[in-house]
Amino acid sequence: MRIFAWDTETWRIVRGRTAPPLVCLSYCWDGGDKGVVSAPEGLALLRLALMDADTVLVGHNVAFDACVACAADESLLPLFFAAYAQGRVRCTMVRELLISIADGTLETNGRPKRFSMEAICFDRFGEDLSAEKKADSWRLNYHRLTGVPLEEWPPEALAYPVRDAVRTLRMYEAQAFDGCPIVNTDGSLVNEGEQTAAAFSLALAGVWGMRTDSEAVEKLAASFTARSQELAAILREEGILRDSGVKDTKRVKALVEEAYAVLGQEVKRTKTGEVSTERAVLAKTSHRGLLALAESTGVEKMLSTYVPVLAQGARTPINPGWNVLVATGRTSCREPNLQNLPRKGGIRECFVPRAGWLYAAADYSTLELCALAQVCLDLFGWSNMADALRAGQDLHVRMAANILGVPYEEAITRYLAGDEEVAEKRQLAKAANFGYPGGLGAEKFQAYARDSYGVVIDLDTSRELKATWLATWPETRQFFDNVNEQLGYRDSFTLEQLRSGRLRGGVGYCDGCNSYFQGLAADGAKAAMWRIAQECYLGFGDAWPRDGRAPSPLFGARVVAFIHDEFLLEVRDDANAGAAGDRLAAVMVEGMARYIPDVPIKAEPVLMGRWLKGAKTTRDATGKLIPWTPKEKKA
DNA sequence: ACGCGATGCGCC
DNA sequence: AAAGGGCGCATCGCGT
Repeated sequence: MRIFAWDTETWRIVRGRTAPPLVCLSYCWDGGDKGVVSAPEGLALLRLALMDADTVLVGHNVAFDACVACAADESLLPLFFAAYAQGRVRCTMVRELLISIADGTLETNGRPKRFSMEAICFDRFGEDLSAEKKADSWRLNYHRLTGVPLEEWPPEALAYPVRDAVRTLRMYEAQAFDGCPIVNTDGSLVNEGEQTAAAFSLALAGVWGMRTDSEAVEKLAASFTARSQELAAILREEGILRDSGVKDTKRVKALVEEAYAVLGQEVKRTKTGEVSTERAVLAKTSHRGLLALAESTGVEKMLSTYVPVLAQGARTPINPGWNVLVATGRTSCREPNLQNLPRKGGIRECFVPRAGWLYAAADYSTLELCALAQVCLDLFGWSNMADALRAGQDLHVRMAANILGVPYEEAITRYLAGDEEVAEKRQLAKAANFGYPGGLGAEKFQAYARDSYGVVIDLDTSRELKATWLATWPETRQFFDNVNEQLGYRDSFTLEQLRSGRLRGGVGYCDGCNSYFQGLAADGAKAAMWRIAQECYLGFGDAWPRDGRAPSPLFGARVVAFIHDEFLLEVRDDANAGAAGDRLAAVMVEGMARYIPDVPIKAEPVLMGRWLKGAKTTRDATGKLIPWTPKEKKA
């Protein structure tokens, strides 16, 4: 096996063009041969490396370079997909992430570890590259060398790229032979192939990006601004907002203390003993200024965090940076984070597909509970939760039936008939089903149920509820015991994710409980994402093999967002759109089944003309999936 | 001017 | 015995 470490130099990355034109390619073979070549030669070299089954292509954040290469030459796309599928594309950034997570050093001294080449070289080799980086005047100026023959390049412009290729090879080798507990005999790491492929799928999504509708954005911004000004006037009158526009937090804390003294209640404090000024605390008072502040923080969050993103998206595509791997196995997203857009307030509704396209979306139903059930099956060979899911039961109604002490059949019949008592207990059951698997205690459950589900219960009821929950899903006792046993007398241990084998070091009790099912769900979603990307870009894939048939209905569609248990795609607005939506849901199920094979997985597709929160699956008389349209408001 | 810890809040 | 986790991002207030 030969190692081909490579790197690209490109035009500057700008919004709307995050896979910029290629200027040159640098490389370093493990045999020592290294160099820089022009873009056309680089693409040719890359093609040969991709086509050679004995060559492993290594890059730092290689998904970016792969996108650059594919943007420069579309015919490389199938070659990249094939090489990724064979585990022949490896990324020193993904490898470092896997190693750090296994070590439990993703965070050190409360600081997130950095994964730039610079940071890794410093950590591993003690090399300080900052001076070199500063001196590299070409780093952001390669566009000026486009089309210039290499012989005419200044020597520095040639030297730096080669150094990075050499460093990439060094990092790769250090990662494989550094006494690493997760290295395989072929130099790859446990779970590396899946994560690296997922990183490519996400990079493609980032490059495609999302758009917003300027009219909707302006309308929303105007309404937030108007409300913000009304509230600001009140806050000024109450002495909470200074003329400088900065809030007087000391005064807020004093007012809160005063208000709670009047109420005769103890004021909530932060972990450092300061008076908490969170919204729920303010909302409990009857102080005019504090009530205005409670609303104001929400409006300001919209105006400062989300509206600028929406405004930008109306002009150029929003190209977020997707990170393939965090400690639990999940993904993250930044600039902007599309994974935490508010569900309320009309933010998501500003996102629109490109003209001539529709959104197709699908989410998994109770994914984490399915994952927990699979974990228990894998660990103990049995699970009531799995049985309930296989029987087609609604897990929250199942739990609600036990709270009420009635059979499931009665509870579900009453629930479907609109029985309020069952509906209310189902809300409580939902909170229990989602909160307790993570190791939540009865005390914290009260606050959790109130804040997340609007259910208020006393401590005794909370304790009783946990007992009922444990009785409903008795395998969870074994699950908690299992984590406790692994923990032993230490304060943390190294957890091995089921099925993927990924290690996560430094986990305690609650994060350990969480990691098992959250990580499994994430692994399954990434497997699905890889299959979706294959079908979108190639028309064929692991779940839609090339055996003489037409391409997948997803061919030509594009993933634009992935939110843990939900995929959002742009699909062509034509006769094929419904089939694309159905195919999306089917591939999601197929991919997840690799990690959750023994529990039925469900995903429901919708089509829509903008990102609508309440969109429901809609079909015509022939069963074809059609776009969902919100109810018209009657005048 | 900028860095940083604390805090709060959005989502799953 | 008991124990939600984990992301990204904005603001505030303090210190260099």
